[in-house]
Amino acid sequence: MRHGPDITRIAALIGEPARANMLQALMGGQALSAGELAVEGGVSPATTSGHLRQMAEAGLIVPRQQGRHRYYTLAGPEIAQVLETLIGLAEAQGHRRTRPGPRDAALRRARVCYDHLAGAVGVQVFQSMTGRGFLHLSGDTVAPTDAGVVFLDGLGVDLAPLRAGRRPLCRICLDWSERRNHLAGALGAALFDRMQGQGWLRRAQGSRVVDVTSAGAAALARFFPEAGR
Amino acid sequence: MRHGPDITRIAALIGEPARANMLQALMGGQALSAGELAVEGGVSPATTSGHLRQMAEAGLIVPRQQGRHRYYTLAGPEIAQVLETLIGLAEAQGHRRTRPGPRDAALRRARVCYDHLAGAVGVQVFQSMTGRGFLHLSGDTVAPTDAGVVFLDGLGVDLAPLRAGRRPLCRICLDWSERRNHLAGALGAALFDRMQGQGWLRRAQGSRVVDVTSAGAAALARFFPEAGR
DNA sequence: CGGATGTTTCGGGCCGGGCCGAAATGTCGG
DNA sequence: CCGACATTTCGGCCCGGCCCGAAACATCCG
Repeated sequence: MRHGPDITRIAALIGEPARANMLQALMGGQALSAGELAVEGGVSPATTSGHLRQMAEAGLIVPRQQGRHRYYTLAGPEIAQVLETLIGLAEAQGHRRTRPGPRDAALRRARVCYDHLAGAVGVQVFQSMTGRGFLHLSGDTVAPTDAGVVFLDGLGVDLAPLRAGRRPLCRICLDWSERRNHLAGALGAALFDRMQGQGWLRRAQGSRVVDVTSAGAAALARFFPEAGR
Repeated sequence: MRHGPDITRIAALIGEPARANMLQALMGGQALSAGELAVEGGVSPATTSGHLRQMAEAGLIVPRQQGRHRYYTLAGPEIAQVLETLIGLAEAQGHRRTRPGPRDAALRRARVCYDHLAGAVGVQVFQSMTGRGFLHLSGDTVAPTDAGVVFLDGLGVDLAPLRAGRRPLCRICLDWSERRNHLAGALGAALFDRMQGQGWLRRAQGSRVVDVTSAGAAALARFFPEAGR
């Protein structure tokens, strides 16, 4: 018997098709009801209930009662992070469920990673911001520079409430499809939120895919140009 | 049924006690024979053989025949990365196998992460190097600065052969016990190697623990002082 | 070549846990 | 208060897969 944290329980929970499907459905960041998750998992409500209880007990998901529905969300960004990492590895090993379809390409281009933007567009945003000196990386802290604060303000993102929260302002998250970093943390979420509010991005129904509107494409090219590397 | 990579297979492989133990044993970076892994997993050689075949087929481990032994290693740093991430989550959720023992503290201080240094000491090295301007982070690339090249040369680490290899020179790896970054990639491995060669660090037998010698403690304090943040 | 050691294959036992239907519980709306 | 809908609990089925011992290979050594 070895010491240290017990990874078996969590991995076993993820390593079961019905549960894995439910978790991946929750990667969209939205809360889903037990019934919806039953559909995602492809099993009966009765079976689903058992699965949800287990995952909640293990701290992977969190229930919120609302009327006669019970909604579940991922317990936090760390969980999404682990799932992303696993997806990345599975991707690298070539374990694919189906042949890559049209939806797959859309997913690589832009998708939701729990509550922030991932995919080629997410990486572009991060690259542009660091390249133009709006984000500064040092050690393992990432933070907006003074110029970055002005830039974000121009986009309509106010940092004050974000700094007040308990959640880290900036985090970096490794993108499985691009294998490069994108921005997570409170700022990542706020930025994504703002981009949706501006009508640049629109979430596709029932999937992690994010569509870039034509206005969004123009805005992205203007505000987040390729930084000359 | 959902699209995208199939994470179930990998997670299921990890989510089984015998296999998880074997994988964690391999996190030390050393190759272990089937027999040794049987002991680690706590199952018979016959059972072990089946497990090893499955994990090899899934691309988690790689066999190397050597005489009448068959040695296995993790298939690559990405695998170690996934395991580290899972360990980190399990740690955060408080899923611990045993009460933290003396060995646990040693593990947090310094340990092997596949082929490079992790734990408090690993984080210290990384922090010191970035803080003193020896490593530069920009976007998601990490690279030694000119001053860093000189510094590393002074330590006896020659970068030329490392750059020639196919493996990325620098990578950052999130440390589960410190929750901060440490240095991985070819340079991380070479640095760890050099530190062992200099007698600063010594690997404990049969575990991931790394002991810091008294000479090592002095050298670390001199070459990798806390960078004033 | 023959015996010792390491590893894999085969056959079969067994238990955990996923699955469902039916019934119980809970919640809302009229 | 009752019926519709969402979810959970209960009981029982059943299959996958973990496990081992024995035997078959494979490799090394004397």
